[in-house]
Amino acid sequence: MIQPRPRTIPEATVARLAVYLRVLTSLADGGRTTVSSGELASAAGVNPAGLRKDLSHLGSCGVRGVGYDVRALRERIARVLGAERSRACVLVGIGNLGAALADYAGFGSRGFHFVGLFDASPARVGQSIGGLTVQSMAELEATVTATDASIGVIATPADVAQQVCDRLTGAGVRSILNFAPVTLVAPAGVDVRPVDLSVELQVLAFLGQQRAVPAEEVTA
Amino acid sequence: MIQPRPRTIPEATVARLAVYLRVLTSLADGGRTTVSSGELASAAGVNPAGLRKDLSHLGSCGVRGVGYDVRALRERIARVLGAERSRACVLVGIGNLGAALADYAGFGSRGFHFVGLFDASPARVGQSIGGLTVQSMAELEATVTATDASIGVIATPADVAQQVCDRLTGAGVRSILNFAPVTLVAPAGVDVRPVDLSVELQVLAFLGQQRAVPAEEVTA
DNA sequence: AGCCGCTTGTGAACGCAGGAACAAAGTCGC
DNA sequence: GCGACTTTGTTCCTGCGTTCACAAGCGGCT
Repeated sequence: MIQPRPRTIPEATVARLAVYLRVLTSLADGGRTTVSSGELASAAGVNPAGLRKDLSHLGSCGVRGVGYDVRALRERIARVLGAERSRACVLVGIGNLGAALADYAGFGSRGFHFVGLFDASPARVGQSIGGLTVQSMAELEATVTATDASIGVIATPADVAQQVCDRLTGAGVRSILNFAPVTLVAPAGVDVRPVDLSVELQVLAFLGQQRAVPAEEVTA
Repeated sequence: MIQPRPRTIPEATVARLAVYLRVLTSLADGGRTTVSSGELASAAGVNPAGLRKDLSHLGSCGVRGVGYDVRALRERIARVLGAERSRACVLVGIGNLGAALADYAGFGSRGFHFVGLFDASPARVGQSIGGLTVQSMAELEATVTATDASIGVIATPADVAQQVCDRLTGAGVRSILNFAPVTLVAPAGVDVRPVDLSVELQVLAFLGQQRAVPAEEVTA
């Protein structure tokens, strides 16, 4: 049996598809109706051949000699990514970063919305951010269950992140975005995606230093 | 001529080295003096063999039969990553996210410190965040030059991010961490590292959806 | 002093992602 | 109506990253 669209799309491709989706939305807002692979690749910062290969994972959608229909392609990528309907997320840890995430308008337009904000500090509980009221940690499980949230975002200090992760997974959350600078362990079947801002900076600094002294010795 | 330590360390390895550094610091604070590759790999969430290969890029530093000396390894990784002395960074865009970054204590302990905060809004200019005063955009180039900042962080709205990038690179910044949801174009020799929170969420959502319906058809 | 167990470091194989080149296909101009 | 050009979709190939597996080396015990 031939399955023309294998169920496995490489993770790197998925990340790029999300970028293409963003670029296509921008193009559609600008009134563009069609776009070529070269132009789209340039706007996304990737190789044109790679872009076509990425798009081939979701079936032929372009017209040879013309390019891709902006709206059709956008809708197709959105469907594959599951971004057509908004997903419910809960956010734990309303510090500076958590508050910024809760108030970030970009999520709503990209298929995500928060249904619960939680913090351990009584001073934070009751505050209103981005249209939601911060709840106490005691209400975490009940809210996750009631809203059927499938994604949890952890923006707590490092020392409580694992505990929060355990509670989230215990309540049924299957996907976790972790901003705390610790490596979380989660049960099988739960995806944890770490986002460590310090790591990003350190990689950046290393690349810059490597470029600056490509042949010099690291005095050991 | 043999070069025992080739100058090229894979980027994926560099990112993991930063994680090892974090774990080692935590272990050292806990009083541990030695650690095995298996234990360290478990704490970092990677494969033990891969960890040893990563460490082999910076020369043999372990003792067979015993493991690695926590402090020595930590210092060695810090030296290779260039984290022994703090690097000067400037941050542009003091919205919710920018303010959170400026106030994030984690950077200071990991070898980074901000020497300038900038925002276009007069309402923001003059505010004090994390010990620094927000400056107007007009002072950007002068501050970059005076402080010799090598890293720029962009946390502005998408529509001005490219313009900010141009000004930063024009002033001599060679490394840029971009939180704006656009693909930046920069001159050759400048590293741009995008961090798109929506993309992270979309990848996470896709993985979860793929796991939920591994064999079901995407109704096209 | 010698043996044993444990751990590192490295070599090889596997799988995957990225890039280039080419054939198919559709449109525009004549 | 037909030819030529443009652009997609695919195939091959090269290189990299990851994993497994084993030899080398060191400490501890008898």
